[in-house]
Order: sequence, then C-alpha cells, then structure tokens
Amino acid sequence: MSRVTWSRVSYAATMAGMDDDRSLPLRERKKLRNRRALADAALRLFAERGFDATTLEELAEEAEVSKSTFTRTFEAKEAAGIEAEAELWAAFLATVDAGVPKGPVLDGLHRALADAMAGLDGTWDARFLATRRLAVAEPALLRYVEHHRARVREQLAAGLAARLDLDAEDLRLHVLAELAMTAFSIAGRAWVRGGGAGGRASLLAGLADAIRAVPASLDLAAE
Amino acid sequence: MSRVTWSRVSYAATMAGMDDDRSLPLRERKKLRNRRALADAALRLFAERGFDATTLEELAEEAEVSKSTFTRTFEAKEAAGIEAEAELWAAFLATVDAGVPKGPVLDGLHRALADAMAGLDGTWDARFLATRRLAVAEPALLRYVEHHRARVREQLAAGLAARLDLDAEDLRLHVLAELAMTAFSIAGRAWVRGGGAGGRASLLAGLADAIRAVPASLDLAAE
DNA sequence: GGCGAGAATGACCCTCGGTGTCATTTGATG
DNA sequence: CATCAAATGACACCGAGGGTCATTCTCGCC
Repeated sequence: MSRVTWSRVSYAATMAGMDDDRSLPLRERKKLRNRRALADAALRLFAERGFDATTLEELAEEAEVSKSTFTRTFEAKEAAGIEAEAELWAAFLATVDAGVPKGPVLDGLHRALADAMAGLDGTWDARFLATRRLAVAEPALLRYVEHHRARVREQLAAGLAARLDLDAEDLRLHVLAELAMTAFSIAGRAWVRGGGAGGRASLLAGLADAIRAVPASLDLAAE
Repeated sequence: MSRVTWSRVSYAATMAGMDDDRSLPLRERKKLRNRRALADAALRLFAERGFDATTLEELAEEAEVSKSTFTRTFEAKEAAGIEAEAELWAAFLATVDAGVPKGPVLDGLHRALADAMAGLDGTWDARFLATRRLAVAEPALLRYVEHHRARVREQLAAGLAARLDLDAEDLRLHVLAELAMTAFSIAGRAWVRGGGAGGRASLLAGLADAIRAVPASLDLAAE
C-alpha cells in the first residue's frame, strides 16, 4: 500500500535534471541516465540529419543502449525529441496540483506556469529552444507536441475541477485551460523567433503579454 | 494560368456530398466516389473491429480499390476515419474566407461556424457522430483530430489576419481562433455524450452556450 | 469516331517504427 | 550470500507508408 512507484519519481527527477541525485536508488539513476542520453541524442541527431533520416537504431546506438530500451523509455520516436517540452508541462501540472492561488483563475494559472518554469534545471532553456526549433522544421514533431499539449490540457481541466470543487465538465474550466496554454504557446513562438534571447526571463515576459491579450481579444471587432 | 485545379474542387464537392454531381468531370466523380467509399468503409470497419485491427488492405478491399489508391487519397490511415470532421472545418474556413461579419470577432466566428454547418449535406450528422464516437474509443484517431484542428486553427488565424488587415502574429487573433474552436470542441463533447440527440440543431445550441461561457470564464476566481 | 497526352490505378517492392518474446544481466532485499 | 524482481538486449514479426512501373481510363483535339 505504501509501496513507492519509482518510475513516477524518476520522471519528476528528470525534470529537475537531477539524474545523478544520490538519494535515488541506483537502478532509477541508471534509467534516468538512459532517458537523458536518448533525449540528448535525439536533439542532436534530429537537428543534424533530420527526423525522418534518423532511425531508432541510430538513436539507440548514439545513446549506447539497445533499440528495445528506446521503445520502453519513450512511447514514440517523437517523444524523445520533445523531452524539454514535456518537462515543462509536467512541472506545471504538479504546481497546479499543489494548489491554485486565490483570485482570478487565469492569473493563478499564469503564476503556476511561471513558478513551474522557475524550478526547471539550468540546461532547460537551451534544450527547450532546440526542441522548438526542431518542431518548426519537422511536422511530425509539431504534431506530437500538439498531441502532448492536448493531453496536458485535459489533465489541467480535470485538476482545476478537483481543486476548485467544480464539475469536471464546467465549460469555463476547459476554456481557461485552453487560454493559459495558448498564451504560452503564442509567447513561445515569438521567443523562438527571437532566438531565445533573454532566456526564460524573456519568455516569461512574453507570457505575461499574451495573458494580457486574452481579455483584449474579446473586444476586438470587425470593421 | 487559368487552369482549374480539380483536386481542390473535388474536395469541396465531397463536403457537400455531391459526389455524383454531373457538373464535375467524370474523372473527378470517380475520385470522389473512391474517397467516399474509403471513408465509409473506415467508419464501418473501425467501429466493427477497431482501428488497429483494421489493415489498409482490408479497408481498400472493402471499398473495392487498391491499397495504393488509399495511400494516394488520404495522408494517413486516421484521415479516412475523420472525414466528417474534416468536412466541417473545410466549410468553416471557406465561410470565414468569404467574409467576417461586422461586430465582435468571436460572434462573427460563431456565426460562420453555424453557417458552415448549415451547408453540410444531410448525412453529415450521423457521420460526424460516428467519427466522434470512434475518436473517443481510439486514441490514434483522437490524436489525429487534434492535429487536424491545430492546422485549421493556424489557417483561421492567418485568414482572420488577412480579412481584418491585422498583423498575422497579433496575439488576439490566435486567442480568438483558439476560443472559437475550443467552444465547438466542448459543445461537441457534450453532444456526443448525449448520443447526438436533436441533430445538428442541438449541437448548434450547445455551441452558443459554450461561446457564452468564454467571457464568463474570465470572471471565475479561486476561493 | 479515333488518337495522343496525361492522369489515375493496381501490383509489387522496400524501409522502418513499434510490439512481443525470451534469455541474460543487474540492482534490491533479508 | 542467496533469492527475487526489474531492466536490458537480441531477435522475430506486423503493418503503415513511400516508391516504381506497367496498365487502364478520361479528356481535349482532330
């Protein structure tokens, strides 16, 4: 009953980049290292020779593991290329799950996203930028990011419903989840276009702008 | 220069269900019939034996065409299963492209979506319902729908920018595109849960509710 | 009505992502 | 140290999707 599921812990650990945290069991640390090695290899090889031109075998060889280990670690070839993206949203969901600040929910989500980003390890900025650049160039990766975000959106809406004690199908929750993530998405696009200048601080500033654009958009009228 | 690209016409024709419209060249009518036969076969077989358990060969055989024709007609196995969904969004984009009504843009998009839906052929309701039921049961199809909608969202934002003479990167446009489609998505979910009762009229009513939830969501506060 | 050009189709090949199996290795535990 | 569980690697397999090429059909023109 009180059995610890290390697999879950290990993923959270990856998020913080503590893949050699001595507090983790050795077995878990090894799994994390494999995961990180594969994700790094993916970032490198996909950028170098393209997504389609990279086979799973090459990826596995670059990370010095077997193809079997790859397929057990990632649910798809694409997933290895967007680890940084996945880390962000996992941290975000965890933050929201820990509690939504009082006040307008959209502001709370904004705050949670900023907090989550603050907790990511130092290498995240560069890895995220690389991920997003790949996504722009490779349709398959872009598609996968969309898919991943849609799942996060669902979990977010469900988490909010639990937190705020509202019906899980409350339209407002779904709209809010969509809004928060769209705001980030828009900010991210601009940030990447600017080469990621200013690091995550600048990305956060863009996010704040995008959040402000939400109420403004409702006032936009044709003609 | 004035050469007609029939392929585009044929897709629009499929939308209206006029796959035996005598005004179309015979060659195009045949292509449309193949397309429709494959989409229908997909709806049938995917529901019957599951998405994964259906091979392209079986699909092709059911529609009495070759596997080659399938891969030339659809960009993925999933695409055949969500034709009804695709028809809706194609009609929507076409409507928006024809002009956005004056007044608040979100209302204009709401109107455009309603108009687009009104123009779909009579078999659409049932086919759309079947499509959505499949999407709920089959993760692969759900993922594909997300991907498809994301592409529509981009085109919508771009189309709005052109129509309203705004910058293509204007945050408000992206937010609005997201909002309109999310509203439909939420309404659709409820409609499917209710077994599609009331046909498209009832779906439209749900859409109106969802659109109204947008400003309401911004007022939602924690605690 | 017949003819030539071009488009669509079908039969066939191949690559590779993803799954399942099974033996082997390695970390955890008492 | 012995036992057990979990992770790994080697291997075989299926099927989606892409490419090639010969064949068939539609269209525009004579």
